[in-house]
Amino acid sequence: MRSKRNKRIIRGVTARQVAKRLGLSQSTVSRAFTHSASIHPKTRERVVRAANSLGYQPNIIARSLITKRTNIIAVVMANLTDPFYPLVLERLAQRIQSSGRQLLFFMIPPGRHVDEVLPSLLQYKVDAILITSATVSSRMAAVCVAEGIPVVLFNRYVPGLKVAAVCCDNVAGGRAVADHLWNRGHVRSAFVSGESDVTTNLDRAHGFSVRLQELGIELHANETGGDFTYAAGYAAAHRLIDRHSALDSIFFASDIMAIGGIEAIRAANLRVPEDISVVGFDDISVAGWPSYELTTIRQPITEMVDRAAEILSLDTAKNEKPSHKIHLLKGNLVERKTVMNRLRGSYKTVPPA
Amino acid sequence: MRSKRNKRIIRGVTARQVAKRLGLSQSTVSRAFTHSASIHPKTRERVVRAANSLGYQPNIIARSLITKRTNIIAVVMANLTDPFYPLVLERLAQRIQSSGRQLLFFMIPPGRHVDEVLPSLLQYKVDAILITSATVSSRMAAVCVAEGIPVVLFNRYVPGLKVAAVCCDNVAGGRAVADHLWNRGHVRSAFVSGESDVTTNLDRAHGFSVRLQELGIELHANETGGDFTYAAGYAAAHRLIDRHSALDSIFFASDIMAIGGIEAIRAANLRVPEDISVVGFDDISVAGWPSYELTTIRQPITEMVDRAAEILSLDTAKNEKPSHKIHLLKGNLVERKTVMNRLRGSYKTVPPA
DNA sequence: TTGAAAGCGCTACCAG
DNA sequence: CTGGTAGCGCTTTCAA
Repeated sequence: MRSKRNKRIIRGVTARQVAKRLGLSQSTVSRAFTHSASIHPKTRERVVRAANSLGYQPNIIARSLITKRTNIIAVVMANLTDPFYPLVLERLAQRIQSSGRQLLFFMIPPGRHVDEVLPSLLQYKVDAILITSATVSSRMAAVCVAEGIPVVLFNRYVPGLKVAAVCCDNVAGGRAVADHLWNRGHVRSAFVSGESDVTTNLDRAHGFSVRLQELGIELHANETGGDFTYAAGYAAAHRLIDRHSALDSIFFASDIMAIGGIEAIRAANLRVPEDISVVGFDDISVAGWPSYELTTIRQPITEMVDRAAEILSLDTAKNEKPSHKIHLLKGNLVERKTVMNRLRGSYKTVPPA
Repeated sequence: MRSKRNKRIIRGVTARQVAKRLGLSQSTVSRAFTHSASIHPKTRERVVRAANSLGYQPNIIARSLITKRTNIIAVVMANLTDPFYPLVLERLAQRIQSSGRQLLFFMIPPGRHVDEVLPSLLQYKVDAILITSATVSSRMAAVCVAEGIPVVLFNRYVPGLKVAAVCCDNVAGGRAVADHLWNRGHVRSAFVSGESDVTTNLDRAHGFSVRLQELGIELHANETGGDFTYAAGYAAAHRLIDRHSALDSIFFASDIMAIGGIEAIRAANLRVPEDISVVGFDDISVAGWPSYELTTIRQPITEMVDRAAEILSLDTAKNEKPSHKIHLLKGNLVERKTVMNRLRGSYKTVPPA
């Protein structure tokens, strides 16, 4: 009625309408909604009151066309099946929202690459992109740099690529597991890998086996899981048990794999930890359940999210380019009940690194 | 250099630049990216080629300012801790993305209400709002209707409120559990509720107890969990065991509660299902793990998501107002190993409803 | 089929 | 502190 264009009846109240009603200019109405704008407090109050009664709210879309900031942070994830990622998403969402931004969520369907979805993100002119559980190609990273969009990799990094990343110190984590197992007299340890070519996996494996060597023992077996899933952990443990009867411990690349592994071990009529000790990585909540009581390395999710927020200057308004640094945060070993003490007496003391 | 305004160096290539380079008008460039526009195929190809080489992509923000459609669907969730919701989010994201839209994700912090975050969504002029695991007030629903934004409640409905909803048929689910337990000779069943005042919980409880009565037995105990969490399930089961020694079965309002319950039962040195049978609701993946083998009602997530997509006309371009209907989809009982047959012979035959 | 021009709702600059 | 004006990058008439 009021507008001849009614393809879709949006009763979008505009700043001009509010202005007209108040006998003010549209600019003034705009100023009432900009914190830093100079406007008489009384005027602002009048405007806000009128806005409320009319149901007016500034159109952020129109605003960002000018300010070049959408206040939208894109979060790309590849996997929500692993309970670790819902934890991350939850914290991330809290962090992003409390800084007054919005979270545009993106799932990479299985088998597809981040690069395929990046163009859509670019179209939305998001202020920043945070990528978890997936990597990005150097070509795409370059595009983002060119467009001036900060990119942060979460829980992964790409060696040689100039993209900021925040990760748990997976090498240190792997080493800590080696120490813990050695302390308790384990001498035939296996590692079960997740996705074999991502740093998350590589670093854990590397820290573990190198530290083992430093302690004078070799990695007994290295089994490929294929991905970070319950099923992969189960299958890998099953194979391991079949082939290596002397095994005394298994370090899984992630908790959910370890849980699968524990089930496989029990299905083979072996006990955890009496027959085989198990260690995971992440510290998802399942790890604490009585049926598992999994000893694991806790990833400092909150700190990791905070660091990512820092890199993206989520709190400061300014949008400086983030350094292309790899930020490593320390994890902690959480000792529960899946590692046996195989020594007669007390624990061995770990030699210094 | 090219522009005097350089607060933030965005090398945003615009349609005008592409046009200039090709000696075409900006309108023509625009048409090349509009499927329905009348443009010579050859021209379109030239434009697309030039766009690619310049790295041009239409600015969706600017577009939606005119079209009044952002292609953004807001998804509001209150809880990612319950493994059920990551499942939902995953499917939802797939569905939304494959229809060419984006998913704006919103977490309601514990203790806060959906209404508080709705204004921010409204500002972003999202095309639709999907709310899971939370309800919406009638005032806010009215605002959305006024703004012409379709709202769909997922896994909950608000009786009397004119908002579309898609849910599992929880009443039927509760009844099915009653039948299943009765079939196998259970006569002293308890129900453990989640959040007590949401339809998800109410309907399951109602279907369960009413059907029990129809079958000639009373609900033996009704324990309040407080929320749909592992801890709540654990605590409730613990209290139940303490007070009702004769109990032969417990129906938990959700799987994650049931898992907590099983742990509590075992901690009390009782066996599942020999001493107490357990049934859950949802069929999250944990339910299938050997340590639990939980008998439960599977929620048809994919169908539910599909239905929600249908309501929001995600596939058809048109944006007709969704009916304010409550869509109920049937769940299925998945029989695993947490329900004992307490009869001497074969199962009883359920009398008709 | 194409170009020119209007304008989506807003911010940002310039006067006053 | 306020109003006028320009213009963000695009879609969409209207003519040609």
